[in-house]
This record gives sequence, C-alpha cells and structure tokens, in this order.
Amino acid sequence: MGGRRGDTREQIRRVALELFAEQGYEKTSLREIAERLGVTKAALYYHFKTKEDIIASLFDEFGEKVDELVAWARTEPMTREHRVEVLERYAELLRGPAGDLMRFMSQNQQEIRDLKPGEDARARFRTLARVLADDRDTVIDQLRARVSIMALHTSVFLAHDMDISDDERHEAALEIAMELIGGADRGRRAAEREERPAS
Amino acid sequence: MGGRRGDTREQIRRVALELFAEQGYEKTSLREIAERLGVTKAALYYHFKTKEDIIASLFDEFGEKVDELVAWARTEPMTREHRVEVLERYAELLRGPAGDLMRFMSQNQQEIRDLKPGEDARARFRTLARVLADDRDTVIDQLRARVSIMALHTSVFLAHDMDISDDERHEAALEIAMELIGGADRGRRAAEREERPAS
DNA sequence: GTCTATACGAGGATAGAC
DNA sequence: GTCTATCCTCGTATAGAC
Repeated sequence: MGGRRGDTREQIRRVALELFAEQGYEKTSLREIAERLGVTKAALYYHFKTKEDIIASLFDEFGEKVDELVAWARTEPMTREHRVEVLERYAELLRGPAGDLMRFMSQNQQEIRDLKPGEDARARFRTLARVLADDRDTVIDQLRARVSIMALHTSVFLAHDMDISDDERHEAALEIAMELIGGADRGRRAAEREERPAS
Repeated sequence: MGGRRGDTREQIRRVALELFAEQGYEKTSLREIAERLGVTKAALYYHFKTKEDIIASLFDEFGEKVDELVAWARTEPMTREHRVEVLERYAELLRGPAGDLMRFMSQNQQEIRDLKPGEDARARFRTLARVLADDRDTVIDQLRARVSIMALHTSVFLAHDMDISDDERHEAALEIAMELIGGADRGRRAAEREERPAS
C-alpha cells in the first residue's frame, strides 16, 4: 500500500468512520483503530484530544454542507417545488460518506446524545426540518418533515434485507420522503422512469 | 419503601429498563444498576447470567405481545380497514412500557444489533412490516410499511421539543403511519375529532 | 512533530467464601 | 442469595524516545 507520511490524521478519521458505522461508537475501541493503522493507542492522542474529538471532526465536515444547504434553501420562498428541490439536494448529499455518518448517527443516537458533536448534528437536523415545515405549519406537518428526513437517513438499514439495488432504494426513500412533505405526485417519478428506460 | 423480599429480579428489570432508556445500553453500568438497588455488582450475576440477559428478559415480554398481534392480524384478509386496525392496535401496545423499550431499541440499534434479543426484535419488526405489505406489494410499499412502524417507535424523541401533549403526539404519529400504509383518509381522523369535541 | 512505553481507574465477568 | 477478590479490556493520560 503506498503508505505516505503525514496523513495519519486523515487515516484515523477514515478508519474510525468505518468502524463506528460498522460496530457503533462505544463498541469500537481506540485500540482497534490504532491496530488497524499499525500504530499505538497513544499515537491517536497526539492527533485527537479524545475519542469524542474524532467523532467531532467527522461531524464538522458534514455539518458545513448542511449549513450551506439550509442557507441556500432560505434564499427562495418555500413553494412545493422548492421543498422538493431541498429534499433532493439533501438526499444527494447523503450519498457518499455523509450517508454513512447519518446512518451511524441514527443507529447510535443515544450514545452520541450527550456528546457535543451529536447535539450540534441534532440541532442541524431540526433546522433542516423547520425549513421544510415551520411553526406556521401544523404540528403534524412538522412531524411529517422529521419523519421524512429520518426515512432518508435510515433507508439503508430499513431495506437492508430487501432485494433492491442502492439506486432503487435511494429512489424509493426519496419518493416516500417527498410524499411526507407533500411534494410528491404519487407514482409520477416512477412512471417517468418507465417512459425513459435508460437515460 | 415497602421493600419486600424475593422480588430482586423484578426490581433489577425495572431499574435496568429505566437506565437503559435514559442513558443507553453501553453507557449504563452494572455498578449503577446495583448501586441504585443497594446491592453489589456480583448480586446481579446471581439473577442474570450477563448484562445481555437483562435486556433479553425485557424484550421477551414485549415480543410475545407482538407475536399475538401478528397472529391475530393474519386471521383476516388484508383489506385497507384491517391494516388500519393492526396499526392502531400496535400503536396502542406502544403506550406503556413497550413504548419505552421500542424507543430504546430505535436509539440503540447498533449496540443491540449483535445481541440475540436485538436480532429477535428486529425479526419481529420485519414480520409485522410484512403483515402490512408483503412480497406481492411493490418495494416502495414495503418500505413505506417499515417507515410507518419506525415513525411510531420514534415519535417520542422526534417530537420531543415540540409543544404538544403525549396524546396529541400519539395521534399525529398514528395519522402519519396510516398515511404511509395507505390506510388514512388524510385529515378525516382530525375532522372527526372536531365534530365530536370530547367523546 | 510524531510516536512508544507505561500506568490508572472503571467496565463486564467469574470463582468461591459465607 | 449475597458478597469479596480477582481478571482482562476499556478510555484516558503522561513521560519521554526519536
């Protein structure tokens, strides 16, 4: 493996996210992270003050992108079409490493509840939900918005035993999320795709 | 407090569920449970083989009720009305201790994923979802059923900062769950309640 | 600047005395 | 049925080698 130097910190972040997403936060030991990288536990403490600091570093990167999305969302009035766009962009953001992180957050909520990075992430999640349905909407619409976002976060393990591809699952979760925020013409998206079999 | 003898096991179960639901599984130590009961760690090991065994004992009780619900659900053909009834009964089951347990499960999925009781609970959850939407339904309907159940499990903490009563939250979550399984006339339930202000 | 060596208290778990 | 004593691993921390 082309083991370059100086990127130890980045490698720690990479391996930590892998293991956290795979086994959970508490069950992943610093020893395990260190061993997989061929260093000692104490080496981790040079790059990160605590275990919590590793998580924080992962959440920060994602948090910035969500903040940008929220800022962009607020530049336009919240029409039905705009809500759909916001949700589509968020779903797109969840493909890639951010998806692993949000899946991890959903499955380990209580473990990270008392950690600052977890609190920040939950605050961002609430902000995003309020963009889709604010205080002027009914309580049930506000709750729909939250279920909608959660559906996107959790689709991977909700559908993990179903016989579909990642793309199909992604589309299905997005469709459900859009129905929940009142932005879907039920079935329209699927119908469109059948008209254009392979674009 | 009328500290009777011989019910130590029951007390352990009670305190454990409280602490697990409050802090999570890994973060709750056996020492903490023991101290709150005025006994030592080793005393717990007389009543339960492992920490996992305490969880198992809690899940078993709830599991039986879900099995009964599924058995009952299968006695009738799956019409739209029947799906609604199944979901209503499940939501009712979630009021009381079972709700705490499912909330705990939702927030600690990864921690209990590798534990037998957690696997069993997830299997039951899948079975219940298949009652609402089976292999003859579309993939998206199957996913809707799962999101529906998850919405019921998680409504407590999804809405924890919203200014509504437990009953309002319960009704809202049930309404959303029913929309998802295609069993709701959107707004009908709310309209009915307004026609009969206090039954 | 980057890491190894080493130690501490707390976690789950077991064996065996009472 | 309950407790003491003990074991290993965990996150955390510091001292000091390179």
